Amino acid sequence: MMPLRDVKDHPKRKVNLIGIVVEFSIPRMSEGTDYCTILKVVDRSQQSPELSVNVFIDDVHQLPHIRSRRDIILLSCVRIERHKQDVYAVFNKSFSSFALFDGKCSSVFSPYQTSPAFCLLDSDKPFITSLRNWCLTFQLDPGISPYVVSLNDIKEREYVDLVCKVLGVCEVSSNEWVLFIWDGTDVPPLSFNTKLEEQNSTRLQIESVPLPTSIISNFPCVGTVLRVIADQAFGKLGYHFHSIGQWVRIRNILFEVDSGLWKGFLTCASKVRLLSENDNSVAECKRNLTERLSRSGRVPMSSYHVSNFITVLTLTDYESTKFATLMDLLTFSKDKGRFRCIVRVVAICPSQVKDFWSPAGLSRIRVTLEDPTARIHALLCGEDAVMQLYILLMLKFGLA
DNA sequence: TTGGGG
Repeated sequence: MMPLRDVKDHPKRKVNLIGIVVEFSIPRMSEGTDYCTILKVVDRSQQSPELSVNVFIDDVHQLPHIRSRRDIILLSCVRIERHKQDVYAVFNKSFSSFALFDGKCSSVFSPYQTSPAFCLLDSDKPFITSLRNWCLTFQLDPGISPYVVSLNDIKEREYVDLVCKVLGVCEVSSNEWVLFIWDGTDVPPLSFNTKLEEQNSTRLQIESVPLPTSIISNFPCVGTVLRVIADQAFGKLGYHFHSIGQWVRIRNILFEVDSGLWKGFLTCASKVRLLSENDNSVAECKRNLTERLSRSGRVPMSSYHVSNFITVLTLTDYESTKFATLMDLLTFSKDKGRFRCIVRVVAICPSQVKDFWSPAGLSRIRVTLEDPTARIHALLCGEDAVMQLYILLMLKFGLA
């Protein structure tokens, strides 16, 4: 077994390695015939630079899938290569093999995943024990980096890192999967098109089909749940992405705006670092959310300084009711409920006043409401509809 | 073969 610090002295050689996996790229199709994931590995002999291990296998499910932070990978017969100034290892399916082990201290040496040709030797076991013991004292890289931003600070066409919780994954159209991520903050409100004739194109969500209740019911009610698109190069992401429910630092996410909604994209440079619940950056996210709730309640971060909103909303009959978010509405378990929300009006249908009344004299107006957690349609019906709409227009155009 | 990144 070769210590990682010696790898640089053995270019073109095939070697056996063992180390802690501290980062992995999300498996995706390569430009060749295989799926690829790139692991970053450290051991007692070398933590910086982390050794890259480029793994190529034609079945995405057979690529190594890291379950927990500090898990151990044993690599047999990987070839050492050099690219520019970097030395790295290449896993070739025709002659390499791997096994993944739980990194927690134990006397269990059965791997939780292996490549087909892997064979564990008795002589491997002391190396596994040694790494498990070393992990007890080694401080793994925390979630801090110069590129980390919170969802509250994202900008269009910018690559950044996010410390966030992965809430779920779902196929939203053929060959397109979405990760749902959350850090407890709100994405910045976007300016939207106020041309009346174009308002009806306003969408409620990125995805073209309603999400399963099983996904939505896991969404927190405060803070934006951001959609991150994985295109078809990532395959059937839901079947091979195993970090659901975990806090992670995702590196190199790209942000764009579509239909007035934020969405992220996984790129070929996107990578995942699993974080502990006690990681400093994770603890900071949780602390910020607790402080936010105790200071301002369930109010959009962007409205903290917009007193006009509050003035208008006190015209409602439910002044004593605490503010809720639109996600509170969407995840409400009963059939009926009264809520008091701070929202933006992003569209009105019909867009022409002459169309507000049906031939029978009934008014039926649909508005699209938005807060950082969701968009919904709200129907204004009956005799009060025009007055309700007047209040909403005051909100929309700042007439209050 | 593929990949490699601030």
